[in-house]
Parts: sequence; C-alpha cells; structure tokens
Amino acid sequence: MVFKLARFHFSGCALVAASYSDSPVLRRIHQAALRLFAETGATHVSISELAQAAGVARGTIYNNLTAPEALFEVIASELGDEMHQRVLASFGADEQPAQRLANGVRFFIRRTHDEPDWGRFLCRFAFSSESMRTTLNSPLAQEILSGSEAGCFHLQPQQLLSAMALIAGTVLSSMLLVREGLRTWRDAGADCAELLLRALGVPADEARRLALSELPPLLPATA
Amino acid sequence: MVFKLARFHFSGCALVAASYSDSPVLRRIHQAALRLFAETGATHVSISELAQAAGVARGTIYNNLTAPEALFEVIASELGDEMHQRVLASFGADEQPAQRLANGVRFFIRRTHDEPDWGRFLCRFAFSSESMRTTLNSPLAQEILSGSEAGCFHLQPQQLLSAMALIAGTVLSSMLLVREGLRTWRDAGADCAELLLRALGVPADEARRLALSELPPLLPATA
DNA sequence: CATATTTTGGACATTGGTGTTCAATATTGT
DNA sequence: ACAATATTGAACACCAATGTCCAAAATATG
Repeated sequence: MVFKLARFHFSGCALVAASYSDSPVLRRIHQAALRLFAETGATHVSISELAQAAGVARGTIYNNLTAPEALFEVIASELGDEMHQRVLASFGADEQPAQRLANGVRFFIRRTHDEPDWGRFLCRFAFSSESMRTTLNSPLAQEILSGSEAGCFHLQPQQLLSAMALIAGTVLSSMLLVREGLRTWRDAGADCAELLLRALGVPADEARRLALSELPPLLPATA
Repeated sequence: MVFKLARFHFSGCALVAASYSDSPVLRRIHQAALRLFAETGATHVSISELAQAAGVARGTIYNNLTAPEALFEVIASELGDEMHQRVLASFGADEQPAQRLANGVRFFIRRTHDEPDWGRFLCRFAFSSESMRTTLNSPLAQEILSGSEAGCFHLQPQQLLSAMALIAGTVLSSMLLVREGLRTWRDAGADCAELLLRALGVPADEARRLALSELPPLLPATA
C-alpha cells in the first residue's frame, strides 16, 4: 500500500512522513527529483524529464504525486529533517558543545563529498528555501545556546542570530569548496570547524584540536 | 544611439560595459529585471512580465535585447563588478587590512538595507551563479592575503580558500538577516565583522573596536 | 520644421509543457 | 493461480510563452 502524498496535505503543509513510505517507486522519483533539482534548478524540471530520470512512465508520476508542483518543497524539508535527525543520532552522549558543533559542521561537509547530489541541492537552495532554512536553523540555535550557557562560547545574547548566520553560511560555502573539488572534505571540514570555533571565542589551540579529532560515522536516523 | 547588446558578445561572454550605456530604456529594463529575478527566480521571468515591470512594450524588449536568455548572466556579473569597484573606491588610503575587511563586509550588509532588491538578488544567486562568485571572490582573496602578510590575520596558507568561504558565507547569511528584518544593518554588520575578525585571529577586543567604528558612505564607482 | 529613429501594441504561427483519460500489460499479495 | 492493484505509453485538448512582423504613433535629431 502506497501512501498517496495528497492524504498528508493539510492547510498547505505537506507532512514529511510521506517520503518515508516504503514504495520503491516514490523513492526513486524523489531521488531523481533531488538530482534534477540540484542540477537544473527548482523550476526547470519537467514531468517528462523527471519520469525519464526516475525510469518510469510519465503517467506513473501523476499516479504517485497528486501535486507535482509541491514536490520541491516536500524534498527540501525532507532533506533538512533527515539530516538533522542523523546528526543528532551521531553525537556521543557526553560530547561537549564545542565538540558537537565541530562534528556537526563536519558531518555536513563530509556528506557533500559522499553524496554529491545531496550537497549540490543544499548549496543551491539552502539560502532560498524557507522550509529548509527553518528546519536547519532551529537545532543550530539550540546548540549555540547550550554552548553559551556552558561557557564554551563567548557571545553576547543578541549575537545569537549572527552566530547562526556565521555557522550556516560558512558550512554552505565550505560544502561548495568540496563540491567543486577545490579542497578535500577532510581539510575543508577541519578548517571550517576551526575557524568557526575561533569566531565563537574558543581558544585557538583548543579549536584546532577539536577540529582535527576523529570524525565518527553519520548514523542513520533512528526510526 | 543605443548600444545593441549583441555587439558586445563574443565567444559566449557579454561585456559588462554594455550596461553602462546611456540608454534610459536599457537601464530601466535592467533595473526591472534585477527586481524580478530577485523576487521570482532566474528562470520564471517572462518577457511580458519584464516589459510590464519596466514600463515598456514587449516589442521594445526585443529591440534592445538581442539575447534575452543571457540577461541574467549580464546582470549578475554587472552587479558583482559594480560593487567591487565601489567598495574599493570607498576604502581610505591608509586603512589597515582588518579595518578594510570590517568595512567591506559592512558595506554589503548596509547596502542590503538601502537597496532591498539588490540584497535579495545577491542572497538568492551568489551561491549558484558562477560569474558572480568569481567576481566577488578574487578581490576577497587579495584582502585576506595582504592581511596575512601584514600579520593582522593568523591563518595557515592552505586555509585561504576556507577563509574566503567563511567570509562570503557569513556575509550572505547576515544580509539575509537584514533582508528578513531580524536585525538592523548596523547590528548585523557589526556582529558579522566582529565574528569574522575573531575567526581570522584578530584579538577579541580589537575585533570589536574595528567592527563598531564609523562606517563611511559607499562611494560611486570611479568612471 | 522635416527627417530619422524608436517605441508601441496587436496578430500570428510555433513550441513545449501540462494534466487527463484509457486500454493493455505487468506486478503483487494471498 | 487468481484477483486486486500499479505501471505503461499513447492520444487528447489546453495554455502560457516565444520570437517575428509591421503599420501607426511618439520621440529624438539636425
């Protein structure tokens, strides 16, 4: 039994759960769409292209997607949500705020190397897609706040938003470096983490140490 | 006499000079296009929309633009180039690297407040438009290098690209904060500059002082 | 003022994508 | 094996945008 996407729409908001459906067809369509959006842009993907890229007939798209024009938003919030869950699941239970932040940003940068389409999508739309921004920003704010309270970061309260901008922007730009082959994920990730920690007031030597520590694998989202 | 855009195309590259034409019609078309691109996206602007927004007839668009599909690229590189020139023109002759950087990023953030369409365009496309990235990045690299050599910044040589990513990404995100009304240009600019300088190894108190200094006006490009 | 140049705005054929329908075929579950 | 369900691929009408053309009106230019 395939979940019809339409059943999960209400008041203009599509539930992310729709994509966790077990239908292999929907999965393939979403994967193909992610790639096409990343390559071609959010608006230049025609249904025929999508069908061909997913390896299905054009009619199948309409069978599974009641609102193809909403596909981009669905995929965008899905992506942010999935990554957030996996990053949380990958943190060690006793990691300090600075280490969590360093690992978090490096997860994003390493994944750009491991899954180029994923990274390209994020680089292209993280700034313009409202839903992706909010999905990615709220957990980030939590991390910064807990780090500030723990005394790891030295920020004034009103600098919270600017610190979020600092981190989000730097991570995205660093992902771009990796995507374009200008730096390895390891170097870009380490330098990104080091510079960010320094900006947040972590002493330079400590920042460097944390940024160079062994990066654990990115675990799957806990079902 | 209006410059036909086509005369300035060769080997796929449109000279920026075309836009400095004295034709008021072309100027209006470009202004309208900047706004529409920023609002609607680079691909969703139809010729009819553009004509209406510019206050001219549809035929006039075809009269002045031999290659409407190249309009986006023309405007993107034009924008980057113009801003670069104006920022350079606005630096004091004897300013130190750290002060130049602080002022440079604040110029971008203040202009986002002064010219919302300009800021929106930049936020939306700075990451995806190749030509804009290169236009904005090469002067940035110069600043960082001269600051490192002068001993103001503490970076390892291989961190140059990551430092550029840090700055470009943070400035763009901070512009977004201003564009969305979450912070004033003054606060977002100051915090952006302060955090960046700290990341580059400038002592915290010095970073704060430079970030809060009086910001001179953004001068017009020297003809 | 007379002449050259632009702009105007509507008509036109064309293209490319949309969303629907449907009978034939394939797949899946029991 | 049988029934329920999904996929296929083609046909169809439809729409929005494209680029071209052109005569009338408006605007520069000398």
